Amino acid sequence: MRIKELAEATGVDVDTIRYYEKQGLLPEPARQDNGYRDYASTHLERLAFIRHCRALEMPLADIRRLLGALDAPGEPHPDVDRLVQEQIDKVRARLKSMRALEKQLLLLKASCGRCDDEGSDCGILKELVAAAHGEACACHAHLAH
Amino acid sequence: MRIKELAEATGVDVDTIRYYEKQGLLPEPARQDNGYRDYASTHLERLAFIRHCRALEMPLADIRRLLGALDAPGEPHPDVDRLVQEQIDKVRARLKSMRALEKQLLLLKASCGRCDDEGSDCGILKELVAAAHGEACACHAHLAH
DNA sequence: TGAAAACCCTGGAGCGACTCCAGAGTCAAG
DNA sequence: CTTGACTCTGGAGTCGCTCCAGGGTTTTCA
Repeated sequence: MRIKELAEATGVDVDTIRYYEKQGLLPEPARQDNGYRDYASTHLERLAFIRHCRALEMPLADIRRLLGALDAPGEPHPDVDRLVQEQIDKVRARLKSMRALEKQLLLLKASCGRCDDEGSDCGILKELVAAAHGEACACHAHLAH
Repeated sequence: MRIKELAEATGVDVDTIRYYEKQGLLPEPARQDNGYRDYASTHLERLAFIRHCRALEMPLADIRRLLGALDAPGEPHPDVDRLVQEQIDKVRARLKSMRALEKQLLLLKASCGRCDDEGSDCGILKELVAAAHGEACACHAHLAH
């Protein structure tokens, strides 16, 4: 299987596949006589696994750990549960701040009375300026993380 | 006002202030005799504005546009409304995918029957492997953007 | 008075996870 | 036999910072 086939089979960009190899997430495949990478089905599975983890927004370092656990099936791997829980916590925190964000933006948009072509009194800009003046609004707080 | 005062007044890191200047978001301040930056209150306002926009997760390029609109108060600036709407759309899309994400992670966590120290049959890993096999699950889809 | 600490400057590197590019080689179709 | 699609490598660019080295300046304290 050449790299483009693997890319199409998994929906992963060719460059990204090479990048994962360089990062040690995907083992180096065999090479054909011409030097082209020659992937086996194990690579396909592993890449799909990586991609699934990425879809869960796990950082590559965490995925490396999970792959390590997979590669040592007999041994204990107490990290796995913790990694997933940490990921959940991260996502929850992010969700919270994004909900606040959406609210702010909607308020902002509502404040734009009439942004006509005169444009001389766009409420949004006024609002942003005013908000910037209020020294400790909720938005500012959430940025600090 | 020296850079550290400005940093403390706005809660923005000193390096970040210099970075904004380099990026053309914050105008170059006057210099004291010793070469130190000497900020006026206009800088404080502008920096607070930038920070507020960043809190709304607008990219710097968009903020540059908004600042441009602020700097040309008489002229029309039809971009402003659109920028805010686009930002709302971005946040909404992100919220949606993050909610799906949370659900996935919770399912994953629930699937971990007992990750004891034997570790030989961690449900999470099994689940991830299985999920990676199902070629087109919801998670995979949301990654593509 | 002198030394140490705290501040300031510039330019450049590093982060994460890609993405894109240049320049060169390989291969199949028309 | 040429065109186009594919592959290779190594390196640079992206975003929004953050940190560092190596220097100068100012403040503070003994």
